[in-house]
Amino acid sequence: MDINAQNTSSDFIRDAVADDLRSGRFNYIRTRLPPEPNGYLHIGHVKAFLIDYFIAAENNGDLILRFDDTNPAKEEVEFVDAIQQDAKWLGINWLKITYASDYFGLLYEWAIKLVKMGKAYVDDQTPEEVSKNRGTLTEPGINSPYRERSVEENLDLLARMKSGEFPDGTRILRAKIDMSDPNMVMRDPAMYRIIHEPAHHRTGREWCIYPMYDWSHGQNDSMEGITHSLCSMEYEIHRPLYEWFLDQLGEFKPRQIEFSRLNLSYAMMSKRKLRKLVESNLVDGWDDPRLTTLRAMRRRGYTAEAIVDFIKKIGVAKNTSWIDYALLESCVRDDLNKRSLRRMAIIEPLKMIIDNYPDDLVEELAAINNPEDPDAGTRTVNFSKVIYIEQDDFRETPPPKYYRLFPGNEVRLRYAYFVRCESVVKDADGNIVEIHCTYDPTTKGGDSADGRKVKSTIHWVSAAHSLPAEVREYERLFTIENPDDNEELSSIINPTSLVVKPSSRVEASLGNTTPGDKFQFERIGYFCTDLTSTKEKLVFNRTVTLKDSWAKIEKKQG
RNA sequence: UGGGGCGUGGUGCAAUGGCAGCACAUCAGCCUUUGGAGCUGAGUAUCUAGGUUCGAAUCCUGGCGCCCCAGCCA
Repeated sequence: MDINAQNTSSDFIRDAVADDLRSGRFNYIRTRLPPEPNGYLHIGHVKAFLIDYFIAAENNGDLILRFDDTNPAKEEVEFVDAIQQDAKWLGINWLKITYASDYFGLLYEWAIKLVKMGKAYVDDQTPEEVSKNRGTLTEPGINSPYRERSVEENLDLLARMKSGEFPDGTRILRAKIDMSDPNMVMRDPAMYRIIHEPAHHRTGREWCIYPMYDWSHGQNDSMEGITHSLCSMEYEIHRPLYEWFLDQLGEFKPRQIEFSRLNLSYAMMSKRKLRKLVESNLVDGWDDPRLTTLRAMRRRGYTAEAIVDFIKKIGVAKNTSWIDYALLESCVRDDLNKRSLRRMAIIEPLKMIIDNYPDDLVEELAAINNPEDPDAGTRTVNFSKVIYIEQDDFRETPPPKYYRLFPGNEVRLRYAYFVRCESVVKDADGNIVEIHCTYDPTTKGGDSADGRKVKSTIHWVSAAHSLPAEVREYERLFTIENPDDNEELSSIINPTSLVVKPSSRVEASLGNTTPGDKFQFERIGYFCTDLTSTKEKLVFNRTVTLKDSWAKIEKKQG
């Protein structure tokens, strides 16, 4: 796919980048995607990824995918692979893949340089002491008793930290800046900490010290010649430190620009909570279609194009903002409307017998595959005496403004005939078992010879020619708009977030579908073939419903 | 109560001293062999108080509100 469309409007980042090119601050553009391989990509990452990708692409620059693997305690190769897959699926291309760990050696040399300059020191305080002496938001911190160690001693200690001589937590290397800086980030931030276990997924046991984000990220950006290091607002207060390190070292200094992260209503973005959801089996794995991880959305039937369109539409700014989930759904509908084949499927079947239709006749009727796309052509569907319609398309006593089928009313069976409901058959408990209709043979194809109109067209499948299927109806996973704020996960799960319809019937053409295929089930919504679907057992996921104005009317009626 | 950031319809984003606009959502209508899609229209906004200016969402000053920061996480 091509997601390089140039019609993206301007914003403060694009303006800044353009200024930098114009002023000569940089004469090329290079950005980076800096995921930490400790989880699957979700919709929140996509915004950041796409901004980086577009800024590079729009300026004929390039993009480096750099895994931020500075903490072996949290990171796994599994995610390194998954992140690449997901990013590729989105349509993102990169110049190369690198790892923060590729630069451990050079970064260590830079640290030694700082130590020699008297700008960094080894601190023997316990983590508790470090924390206590950092001060508070309103009170300055106090200097570590180890702050004025000699360069020689610092060099010696740092080398021994690196070689694994000291246990975890006993010492750190800190930048020597200012313990009274009103910005807490600048109060002698940690650069290296000691971590012996587990082995790093790439460097094994070569290192016993690992760089902190602040010490690694900006230096890596510099080493890779990144021009613009785009990140979320919470890093704004880290920018002075980002620049301090590079100024001290006299190295190439990229420009860090911050923007606000994506907040999406009803979506869980916190990696920790996402993990908790999965591990407590509240959802069915990382690709449960109710999740907003990329693999889940893909399984649900969301297209990369729709997701990219969504990100373009939300814009880029510095405000804390909440995006309505309805916007995402609108983008999904918009894309799927243009591309998906129409099919007829009955989620909750109600048997209809057409009394005056010949018992053994089967007619082949032409049905349009996609009214939005004439090239998609037509298919044939079989029509016969016994068919299924949607239970919801029949009411024994119709509410106001209901103009589907009810006793005495005439409707059109899509692509087939006008039918009129004559009678209702119920079981001993009063449940409707089947309905009987008569059809008008002169309305074949759906148009009446006498010009009479029907108010409604409903879909159907032939009982004998349709296939059984399971349909999974998904709704939002949570009952509250901001699930990230709530710790009691089980209490905020929407009980109807997944409703399985085991007895659905779909038209015969759906018999040879394969996982990932996308369809519009006419009048219902967009569906895709689930990855567990087989010829023997068809399974469809509801991606999103069609806009349903009757549902609105009905809801208003109470 | 230190520092940093941000305040434009319900939501998000524009307008860079000159008619406050776009999208989603909402409501109404048209059209329709999907109560889909499409089309038309409507309502609702510049946090606040001053100031500068012919003219302020935009510049200045004060207030108010919201977000971020006290990991050896990123």
